[in-house]
Formats: sequence, C-alpha cells, structure tokens
Amino acid sequence: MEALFKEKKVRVTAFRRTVYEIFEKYKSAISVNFIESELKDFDRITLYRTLKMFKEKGIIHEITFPYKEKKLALCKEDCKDNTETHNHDHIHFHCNQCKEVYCVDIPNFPHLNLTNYQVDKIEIQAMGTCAKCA
Amino acid sequence: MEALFKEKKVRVTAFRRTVYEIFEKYKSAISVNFIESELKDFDRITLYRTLKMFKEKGIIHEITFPYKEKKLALCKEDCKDNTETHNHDHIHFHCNQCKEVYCVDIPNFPHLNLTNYQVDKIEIQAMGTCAKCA
DNA sequence: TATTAAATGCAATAATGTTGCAATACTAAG
DNA sequence: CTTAGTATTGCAACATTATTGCATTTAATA
Ligand SMILES: [Mn+2]
Ligand SMILES: [Mn+2]
Ligand SMILES: [Zn+2]
Ligand SMILES: [Zn+2]
Repeated sequence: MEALFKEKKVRVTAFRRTVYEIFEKYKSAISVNFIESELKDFDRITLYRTLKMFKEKGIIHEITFPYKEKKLALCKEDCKDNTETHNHDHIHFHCNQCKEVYCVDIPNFPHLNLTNYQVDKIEIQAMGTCAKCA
Repeated sequence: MEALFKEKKVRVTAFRRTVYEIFEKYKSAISVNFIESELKDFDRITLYRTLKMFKEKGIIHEITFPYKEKKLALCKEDCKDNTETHNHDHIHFHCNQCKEVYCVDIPNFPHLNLTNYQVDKIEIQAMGTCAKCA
C-alpha cells in the first residue's frame, strides 16, 4: 500500500489505511454502506472524500449494474487510471444468489465494431451464479 | 401507448401519458432530472412512483455507466420484461462529446463463457463518439 | 351512474452526497 | 529540531435523491 500511495502521490493516513485494508480484506466488490458498517468510529464526510480521491487516483473503481446497489473494488494492474480515462480488460460478475460482485479476468476481451458509433472502450457486466453458489 | 398499457395492465392517466410521451419524444435515454425539467407542474413523488412502476412493468429500463448519471429508456420488443428478469440484446452507447446515451441494436450479441461462473445474461456498455459528434 | 380499486398530492422522513471552514497533522526546508 | 506551509480531518450546514403513510381524487366496469 505504501508503494502504491507513493506512486499516486497520496499521503498515507490512518483513515486511508483502514479504508484501503477493508478493500483488501474482501475479495469481492463492496458498497459504501458495507464500508461504513466495517468502520467503527468514523466521519462520513471524510469517508466520501477518501473514496472520491481513491477513484480519481485510480486506486478503486466503480461498478454499476442496473437496479443494483453501486459497488467499489480495488483497481487491478490493467486499470489503475483516473475516473475519466479508467479502462479495464476484466468484466464484472454479479451473482444472483449471494449478490456478491466480482472482477473477473477473461482471456479474450471482446471487441465491438459499430457502424455509426466509434467505440473507444466497453464495459461488460455479467449476471448469473458464482462457483460457490452453483 | 394505450395498447401497451392495456397489455401491461396499467391504467392510462394524464400524468403517465405525459411522462411516456417525454420518453417517446427523445430518442436517446434520459435522466430523472431531465424528465423533471420537461414537466411543468408535477408532483415529484408521483413521478418517482410512475417511473418505478414503468420499470417493474418493463415499459422502461435503467441504464448505468460507472461515474455517470443513471438514465432511463423505453424498452424495445426484446426487453419488455420486469426489473428482475429484464434482458436485452442491444447495447448501450455513451457519447463522450454530447453525453447522450443510446440503445443500439447489434447483429451478433456476444456470448460469454466463464469457467467458475454460470452466466445467465450480460450487459454491454460502450463509450466513444456518436455519428453526430464524429 | 354507482361501486370499488387504483392513483395522486401532500407532509414527513430517510438515505445519499457536497461545501465551507477552523482545527489538526504531516512534510520538508532551514 | 523547529518552523512554515500544505494537506487532511471533523463538524455543521445544506443539497439532492428517494420512500412511506394517509386522505383525497380519479378511472374502470358492472
Ligand atoms: Mn473491476
Ligand atoms: Mn436499452
Ligand atoms: Zn454467489
Ligand atoms: Zn454524441
């Protein structure tokens, strides 16, 4: 973490360390609500500011599924970029049973060719059943 | 609209007609905020309830892009289903220039095969530049 | 037209997210 | 080590988005 933060020119503080460690502890993507429940004593504003900064620095990224709660996950090597240019070659998987969301690497990330639209990047969200729940 | 609402067992009211017509008027997906700006005299609660019901009945569907405002669009023939089972064979395209979001039909909707995950359906969100802005 | 179930409008409240600002903590220069 | 300067935090206030309960109004249909 120290190395990553240094690279991103982000100061390591007690609060940021705690939040970062929550992301590390859970392999799946987590919601703001869940993070709050993991923190005992905390200031909500500082949390929002921390998460916003993590996103801007490309430390975490947002994952959205229609009709589902927004989730957050640590960036991988392929997507450590800021909010504007954030891009990744992995998909997001939502399990309908356990409701967990995972970042999943896939061998051949699909390429999309559209007439009338110039495609710069795509996001793929998959839904179904994860291995644990199958 | 009368036929659609009848099929969905939804009463046609003045307010619902107005909201539905806003969706018909704009070909692209629109935000709740935008709908509010199109309505002159309206009750916000009724609007939320109307949109919720439209979603549950499969009259409209949600479109989400990470870091972007949530949008709504009319369902097409292939996706007139409720929130839980909603499924479509079209993708969503977000133009980085004009910020519009479009539902776009594609000839061969990709199929995804994952080890460890049973995929029931996928959502594809594309970003880039639309024809108008190119 | 009368009956009845559904939809609406209003008030209250909850949940989520942001801004300004003073106090505090950290960093780096001298 | 001390100090000046900058970044972070915590608090209060506020903004935005969404939901619930309930009395009133409206629509469907018999
Ligand atoms: Mn991811
Ligand atoms: Mn669509
Ligand atoms: Zn699962
Ligand atoms: Zn455009």
